[in-house]
Amino acid sequence: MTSKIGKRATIRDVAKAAGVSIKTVSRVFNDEPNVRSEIREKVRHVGQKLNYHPNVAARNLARRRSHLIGLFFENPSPAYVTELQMGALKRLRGTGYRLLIFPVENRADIRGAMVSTVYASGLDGVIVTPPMCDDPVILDELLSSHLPFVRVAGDNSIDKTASVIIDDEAAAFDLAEYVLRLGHRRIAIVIGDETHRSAGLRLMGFRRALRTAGIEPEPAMEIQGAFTFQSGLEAGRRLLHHANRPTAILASNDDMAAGVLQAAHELRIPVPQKLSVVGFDDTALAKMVWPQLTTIRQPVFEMAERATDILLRQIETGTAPETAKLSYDLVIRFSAGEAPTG
Amino acid sequence: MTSKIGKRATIRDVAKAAGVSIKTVSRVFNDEPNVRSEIREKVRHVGQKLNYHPNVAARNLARRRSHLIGLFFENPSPAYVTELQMGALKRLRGTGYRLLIFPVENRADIRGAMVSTVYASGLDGVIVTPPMCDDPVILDELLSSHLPFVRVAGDNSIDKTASVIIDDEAAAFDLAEYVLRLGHRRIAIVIGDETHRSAGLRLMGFRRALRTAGIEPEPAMEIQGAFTFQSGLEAGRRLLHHANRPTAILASNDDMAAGVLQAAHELRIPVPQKLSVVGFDDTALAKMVWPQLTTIRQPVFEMAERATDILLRQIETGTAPETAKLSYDLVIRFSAGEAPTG
DNA sequence: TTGAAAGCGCTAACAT
DNA sequence: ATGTTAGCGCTTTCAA
Repeated sequence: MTSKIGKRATIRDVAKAAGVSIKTVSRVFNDEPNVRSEIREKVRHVGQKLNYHPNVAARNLARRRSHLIGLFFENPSPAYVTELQMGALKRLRGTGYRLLIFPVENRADIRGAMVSTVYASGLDGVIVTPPMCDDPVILDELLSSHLPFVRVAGDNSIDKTASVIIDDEAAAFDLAEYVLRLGHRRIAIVIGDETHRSAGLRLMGFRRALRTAGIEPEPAMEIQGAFTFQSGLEAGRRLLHHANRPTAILASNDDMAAGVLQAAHELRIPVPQKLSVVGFDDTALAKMVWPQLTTIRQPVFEMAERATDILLRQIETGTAPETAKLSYDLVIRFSAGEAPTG
Repeated sequence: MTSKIGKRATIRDVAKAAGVSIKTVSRVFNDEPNVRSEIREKVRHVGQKLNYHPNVAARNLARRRSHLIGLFFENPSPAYVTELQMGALKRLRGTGYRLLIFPVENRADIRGAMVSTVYASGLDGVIVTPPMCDDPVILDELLSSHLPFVRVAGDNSIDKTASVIIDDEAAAFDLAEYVLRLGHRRIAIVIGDETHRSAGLRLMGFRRALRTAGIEPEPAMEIQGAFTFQSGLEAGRRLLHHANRPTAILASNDDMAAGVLQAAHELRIPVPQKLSVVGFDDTALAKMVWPQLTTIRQPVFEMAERATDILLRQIETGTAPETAKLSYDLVIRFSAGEAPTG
């Protein structure tokens, strides 16, 4: 109310009004030392009165830092994406860094344009998720640009980059083993989008579990999906119309498991009495469908939080890229039961 | 590869290398007229060779614009939030503006801090969603700050602000009327979070429909929810354990409807044979539950897109705040059927 | 503990 | 069609 209409107060206005130099004002607003508390208070007070807010662009220019982090994702599941965002944001809280979101519709669009986008937005660093973070072209581009970046849930065989993962293969193995232990012998899998490295790893874990139990994986029991509900629904229909249909279906994520569940409902096949269905991720959706999904809890929120932590360290202190592997859990709910007899 | 390591090329480097003034380089990189195509090409080429990318902070400082839009929301439903984001982003594509997300956990935290947050992030404008956009304190703060802002899905009785809405009252009326026409007489409602204006409007529409049909609304048939799945589940349980339980339940959003559905499943009440359940919003979740929800389609994506459009116009040309009312649709799926006889 | 001066890298206004 | 000169509002030396 004190400042002129249409014109924000600058550091100079505050300096003049407080009778100090602009450097002192700068010190105060950046919590730097070497200012008498008396003056500090005075400056703060004048700043308040003038409704002074440091100009972000000017500060960014002088500091050579935008305090902007970009989150790049493709959108297979709203619940998953939300977890990612909230996890990243949690770590960012109180740091002065902000989160910019970049949903990518078509990977081809971003290939070769990733770094330009980062420059055009002035990002200090980026968080990249599958499938982009496993795309060799994109990875190369990122690597040679020397931009700080971190990968979430990507391929764990690439270790020269910062990344946070879980052991997808082992998790899928455990999940399949659980289903096997319930007595199922005829088990199908709905595979995730093949450009996601995790989809392949989960398939491998599934197969290994079957082989370990003395069952040879059967092509007809491996249906390609795309990590979407719709693809799960379609895969479920195909699988359940099969002459010799499976007694258990393992979906590579919860959205597809929900789709399979819907296919079962359509065909009036009771779950888990006649059919067991399990998911992967334990997103919010897992509890919203009926019956609630037995699934693998992938700590997406924590992974994003941790990834952001690693990224921030890279940006601020230029440390070498770190890697972290978080643990998963088997969450037993009500969508899987003992194999039907006969 | 041509530029020195660790130092980005500046406009001056390009100008020197291309043998022109920095202003010409600026013209080329901003697609301004008055540059011979010959020179234009030369500058572009040199820019590429030097791996030149205009410095965003410098540009922002000179232009007095950050090209940053903030989206403030509270997170009742992941699917809803994702729609909002995607809608806003669609309009932003190609404009050079970026989207910053601000999930608000606790409204009290943001009350009185909204404008500071905007300044601290250097936002050019903000998109605000319920319930924040209906909070008088927050609205006042925004209004007196003269920051460009637009409200999505807020209270339609406030018309001096830019906003995009649907007619929640009429939509709820139509939805209830549809259920009444199916022969239901004992109809309950799960009310949304009361701090959302839309929750109240939907309740009013529901009541009006009942009265129009000659039914007096009954307190026991109006249960308070919070727009979350869990609150819908709990409300459903209460309603269905009721001695004289309803034959139809109207939930104020899809997440709560999914919760009600789950309660029905728990109690082995067949939907829609013995119980009809309808939702509101038509988010992605509506199709993922069983049976798929009959619901009101609120065009969240389009609303966000439109709101962003209005906001951009305010920012760029300083036009007066506009208002838009979009239409809703009744989407008939499989969760509501004729009232059970007897 | 404080301040003056010199940038940060760009665009705007105004020549030419 | 092109260039020159001031800023934009901060932070960073470096001096006092």
